[in-house]
Amino acid sequence: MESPKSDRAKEMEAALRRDGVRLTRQRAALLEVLGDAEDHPDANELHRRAKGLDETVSLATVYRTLSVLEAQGVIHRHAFEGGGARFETADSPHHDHIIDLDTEEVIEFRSEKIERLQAEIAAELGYDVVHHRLELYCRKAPEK
Amino acid sequence: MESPKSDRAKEMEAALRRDGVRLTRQRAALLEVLGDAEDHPDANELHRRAKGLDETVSLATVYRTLSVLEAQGVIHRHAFEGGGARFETADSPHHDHIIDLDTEEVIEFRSEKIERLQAEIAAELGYDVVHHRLELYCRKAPEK
DNA sequence: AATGCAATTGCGAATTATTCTCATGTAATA
DNA sequence: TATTACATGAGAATAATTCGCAATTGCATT
Repeated sequence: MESPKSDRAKEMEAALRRDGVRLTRQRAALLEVLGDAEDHPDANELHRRAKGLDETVSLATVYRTLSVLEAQGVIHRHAFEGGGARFETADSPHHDHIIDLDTEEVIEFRSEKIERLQAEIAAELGYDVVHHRLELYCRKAPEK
Repeated sequence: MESPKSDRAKEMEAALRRDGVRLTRQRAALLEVLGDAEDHPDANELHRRAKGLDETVSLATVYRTLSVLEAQGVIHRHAFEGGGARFETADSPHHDHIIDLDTEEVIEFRSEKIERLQAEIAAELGYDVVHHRLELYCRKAPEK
């Protein structure tokens, strides 16, 4: 029994087709892996997982494809502190991140208020926000 | 006529002395350069400037010293998008950054409200914020 | 001022994350 | 299924940073 292609992977494939991006065996494998990921893996980890679906994917292609996918807007690239870039699919609405300093785990959150304040602050200084980065490096609060 | 040692450099030297950190010729040069900097230079640029005061400073020592200074808390290290780390003295109160995407220029700002919201959000999820990173990547707003 | 030694330095080699080169392979179209 | 422009794998190249080591040097103590 084959693992069925995830819906997220299928949606990403469709998006790429719409833009005339070629769908290679290697790209399909990476899309599958990205679609299944519930975490925020780095290029190396994605390569490791992708090889499970297709022996032939090279790390160079993982990097190349990640750049393509990012340019197409189907994934987001994050550069958290320490180590390399980490990736996630772009299908969920915008959010920022909490990074657990002890576990490296990434938790997503969203604050309309903060978004609004950011735009206001930039506007006051004569700027438009193109994109932003808000990361809270945290530790579990002691039980009370 | 010698350029007089900047006050900020002197303060940083005092802080290091207090903690028993040795003040070498090379470190003094770097402190001087950091004290004079009005921008957010990277290691390479700091090395270039430091060589103007002391021919002998090597890039390796710049990196080593920056790590020492960061550990002592007298400078902050920032990893903005693209390129390497950039540094600034830690004497000004906490602030976040706007990065002008066209000029690479860095503008500092501060929002009590955003700080408060961040802490609230983390607390709701059971976390304490150790530190955070808020960067607005911006373009100059069109004149109205 | 001379001494002693652990901390610091410069140099170049090593590392890490990522990108590039180029000869070969292949997806999409006709 | 032939064409061809685009994608790929392997490994070299790059960029930022760190490391190993032998030589130097702050600085506390004579």
